[in-house]
Amino acid sequence: MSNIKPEDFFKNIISHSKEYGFIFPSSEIYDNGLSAVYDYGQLGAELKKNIRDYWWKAMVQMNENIVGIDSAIFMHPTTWKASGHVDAFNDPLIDNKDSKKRYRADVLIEEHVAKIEDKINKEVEKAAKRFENFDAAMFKSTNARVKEYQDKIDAINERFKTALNANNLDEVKQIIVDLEIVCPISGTKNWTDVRQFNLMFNTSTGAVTDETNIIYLRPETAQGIFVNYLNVQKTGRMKLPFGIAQTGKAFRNEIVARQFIFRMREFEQMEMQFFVKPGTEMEWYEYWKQTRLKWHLSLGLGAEKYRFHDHLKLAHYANAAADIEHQFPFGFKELEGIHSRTDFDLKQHEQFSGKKLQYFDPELNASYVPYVVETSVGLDRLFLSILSSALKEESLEGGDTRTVLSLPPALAPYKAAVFPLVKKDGLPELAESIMKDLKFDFMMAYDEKDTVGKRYRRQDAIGTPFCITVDHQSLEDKTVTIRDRDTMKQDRVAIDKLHSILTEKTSLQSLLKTL
RNA sequence: GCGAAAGUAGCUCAAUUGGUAGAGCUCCAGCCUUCCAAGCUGGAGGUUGCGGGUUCGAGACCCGUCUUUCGCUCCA
Repeated sequence: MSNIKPEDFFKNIISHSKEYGFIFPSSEIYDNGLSAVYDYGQLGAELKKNIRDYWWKAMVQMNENIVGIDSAIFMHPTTWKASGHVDAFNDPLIDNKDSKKRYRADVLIEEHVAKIEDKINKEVEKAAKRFENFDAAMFKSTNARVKEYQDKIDAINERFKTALNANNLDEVKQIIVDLEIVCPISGTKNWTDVRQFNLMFNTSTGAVTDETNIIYLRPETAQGIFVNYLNVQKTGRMKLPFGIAQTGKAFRNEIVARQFIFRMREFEQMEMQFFVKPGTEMEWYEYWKQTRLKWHLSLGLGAEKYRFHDHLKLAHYANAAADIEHQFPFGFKELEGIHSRTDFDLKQHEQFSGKKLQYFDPELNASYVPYVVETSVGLDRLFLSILSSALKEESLEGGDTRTVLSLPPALAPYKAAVFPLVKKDGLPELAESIMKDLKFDFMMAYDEKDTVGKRYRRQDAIGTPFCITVDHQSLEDKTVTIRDRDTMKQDRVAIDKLHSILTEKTSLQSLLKTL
């Protein structure tokens, strides 16, 4: 695989995903799909479910002080005012067709206003030199030229405010045209229409659509945890420090969604908000950085494929933030974020809801708003990181090649496949009975078509870690061969040992024990 | 969003200057087979992404549109 170029390798992953039923473009029969939306197929759904289960068990089952919830995608609209999402992502944008540069329309207009203000200041400076005992305020309110400038500014601001409040984007563009604002780079006035880019998708409740019942699709799952913080703390009798975990869909109206399932408009997050005593957040921040990295390393995809990236520029809610990055075929990219969110979110929700979201600390005999350390990982990105690391073209002795998906066995869609060596002499019947016993506890595949070598290759390509083959000896001594996907080596084992072998090698328990 | 390239069977790709849409692999039904793809026979699968246009005739040329990849841009 080393001689495959990264971009070709990436295309290889996309076609492999499609060919074997991991990922399909959404609504593909119409126009080749909906942009940047993908569906998980029969194998993809299994793999994704197993990844999610592993995360959930590592977080919730293995930590007595972490509990899981499942909050709704729809939330009260005020939630997003409190979180800052409504204000932060409502920018009117405009492009210059010649320079291809994009600007915020409001910034262009503000800059134009600032230029006029400069002119006023120059008039004031000039006048200040001419007169002693100069009164700037008096000058501004009486000088005809300055008053003209100021009237212009007021008119622009008033017109812009009206246009924005009416959400009249055509008028915003008309302002830019009327003011003859030019692009600083191309110097031309060749503008596109003004468009509103909002990060959040919205819809409305009830049959009648109006401003009052607009409702957003959540852009992150975290807020569902924050608004339930007190419910969980009280009903679960949780003591600090404790965590609330959740997995679920989130929606972001990305301007550009790209790179297969790496950046999608509809995606799944796995988040855990850890509530701690103020002042201890940096210890926990470090703890969760290391704990989460260990979790990723336990997948065995290679330690060199992971690294931390500490944020220098912090979001408004954070006092420390780092990403765990993974080396994708297109470079190191963010996989998981660990953020120290302070008490920003809970304080905001206190303020907007008017409800206290505090914790009574019996040791201090005092109440306070806890600090929060967040771990937030994209399930789809995790899926892509595992798939792209696992997919290999191997050269075998004799010049053969094989395609093998070296998934961590505990995450593989099928844990084992059962084959009769030949399709006669009672071998299929024995193979089917073995499979029927095992499928109560394991996802099993069965295949009797084509030569056994071909069947091994088919299972290699979808990541099945073990192939169990029934041969003529099996009829005599109740043993079968079990073949390892990665080494291609076979062992002969008793049929009644299969269950314990598969449990040991393919259960999530084996992974959890490494943490 | 801009620019470049691309879109033909499930996958990878062909199809002389515009002239009957093909191959390999895959898949399905059989045959043959005592352990690592590529043995035999037969079969399925396509309004060439979609919609217009030019032409006697378009997979190919023109326009629009959708989708993908790459580069910018964006991503509190």
